[in-house]
Amino acid sequence: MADKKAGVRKKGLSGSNVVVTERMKIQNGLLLDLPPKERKTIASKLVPVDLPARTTLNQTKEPIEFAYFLNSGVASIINVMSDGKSVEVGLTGEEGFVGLPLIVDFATSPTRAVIQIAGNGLRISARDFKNVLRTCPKLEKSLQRYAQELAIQSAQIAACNRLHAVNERLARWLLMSHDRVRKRTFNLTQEFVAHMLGTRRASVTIAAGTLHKAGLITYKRGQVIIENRHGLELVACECYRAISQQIKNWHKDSR
Amino acid sequence: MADKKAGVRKKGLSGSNVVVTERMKIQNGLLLDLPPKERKTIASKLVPVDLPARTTLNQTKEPIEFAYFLNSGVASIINVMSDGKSVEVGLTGEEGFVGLPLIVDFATSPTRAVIQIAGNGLRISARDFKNVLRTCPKLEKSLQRYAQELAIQSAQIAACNRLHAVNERLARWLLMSHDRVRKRTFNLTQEFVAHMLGTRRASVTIAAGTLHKAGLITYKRGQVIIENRHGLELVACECYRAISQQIKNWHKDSR
DNA sequence: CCGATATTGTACGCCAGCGTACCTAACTTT
DNA sequence: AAAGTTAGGTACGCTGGCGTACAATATCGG
Repeated sequence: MADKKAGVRKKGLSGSNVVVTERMKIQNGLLLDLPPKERKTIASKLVPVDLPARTTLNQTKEPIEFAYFLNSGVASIINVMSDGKSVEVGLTGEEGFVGLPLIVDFATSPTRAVIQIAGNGLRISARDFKNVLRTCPKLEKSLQRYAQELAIQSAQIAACNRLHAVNERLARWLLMSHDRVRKRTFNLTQEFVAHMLGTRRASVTIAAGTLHKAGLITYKRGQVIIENRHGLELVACECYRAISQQIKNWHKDSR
Repeated sequence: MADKKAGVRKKGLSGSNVVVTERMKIQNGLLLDLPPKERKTIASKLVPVDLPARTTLNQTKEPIEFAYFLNSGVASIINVMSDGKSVEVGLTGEEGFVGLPLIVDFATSPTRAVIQIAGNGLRISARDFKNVLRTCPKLEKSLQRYAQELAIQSAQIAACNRLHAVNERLARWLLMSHDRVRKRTFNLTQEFVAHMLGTRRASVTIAAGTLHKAGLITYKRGQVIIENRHGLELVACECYRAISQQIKNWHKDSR
């Protein structure tokens, strides 16, 4: 499954704030699912990149330069208001893709994509991507399906943000992140979480304190540890289950 | 542009809570944009339906029976929680389409679509729709593009629901509806609006009162009149402009 | 090792919106 | 015309979360 060619370092092609690494396996679900022929086609254009926390994958309203397939880590799709407040509208990891507007030939994105939890992935220029897409029907189909999944996620988060309390939302968010990093321990600051949940940093501190007292998590300076996943699921609002279940159902739907 | 065949009444084919009408012009933007050949293909399967307020176009988590192209009126895509609370996550009218999961072969929808402001439209069975789609590449492309538009709308509404006050959101909602019905006067109750905004009916009464005092709208028993559209735009949060502008930009992007 | 910086804990006043309940007014049905 | 139903106005106590500010640690750079 490892892709050897993609590991070759291409000099001078590294981006502004990301580092091209040597040798990298493909772990991204969408890429792994491709028929070998399509995977070979796109692999020749993919460039492995390291994705430290806070890397911006694409900026609001600016032309999308690259599309990304994450191998690990978590990226958040966020909506930023003119006064600086922001809310997350989608979360993606090794199961997904960043750059959806490109699949319908839109040049810009109204949302910003940021790495929330460090990892790595494979990127492709917008131009190359469009060309590749033309010859990869299966890839196109997968991406369209993923776009629907993310839209649903976004719809559920929309409702959740309106109707549920901070600690329920925090629990949901931690679970969704945990599903994607698959490690008990991961790095993130309360400030960042606050931006995701569209709330004050102080509110996150309080909610995190509540979860901590219940023995569900440990928080220590830019690092959370999930202590009791099951307990978190009980605290989280129904939205967490709604999102994960819906996705499961759909995968069943489509064979 | 009118389609004559579609106007023929088909006995016994009317749905549970909708009425098949005679003669109907196509006003739906997506259908009008089709090349004649594709329009003819799909027209033979389209059935005109009358859509009174509160008609449910599809139910949460149940199989989608029909897809809809609205000619007039407004439909809301809403997310309903287990405790009965609900929030709108998308708004569509004669520019759009209801039944998006079908375009990627998903059988059910996690959201509910309801007619918010009465109108009429054209519907097609899920089965016919899938067949038609296979032979109509331009239709498929348009729908995929529309899916992206709606996803963006949903993302913006997600943020809006979290960050903005009730009267700002009410103003936004009225503007979005007004854009789609294109009449100064339209029918809807405060109770319904409350479900859309994910708030109490009493809060809507208060917000509506504020807008009324400012001379922007008139409210009277299930009917609103937009008195001063420009004023409403000033009261509405930035989300209204964000949504409409983004859509404009994209239409420019893609020629 | 020390100062600078980043991260978290906590406190305080404030208010928008919640949950709820009740009243009135306008339509509908009989 | 009376009774019933639906929609809108209003009131009241309550509280979660806001805005803000400041203190207490932990980490980093020199």
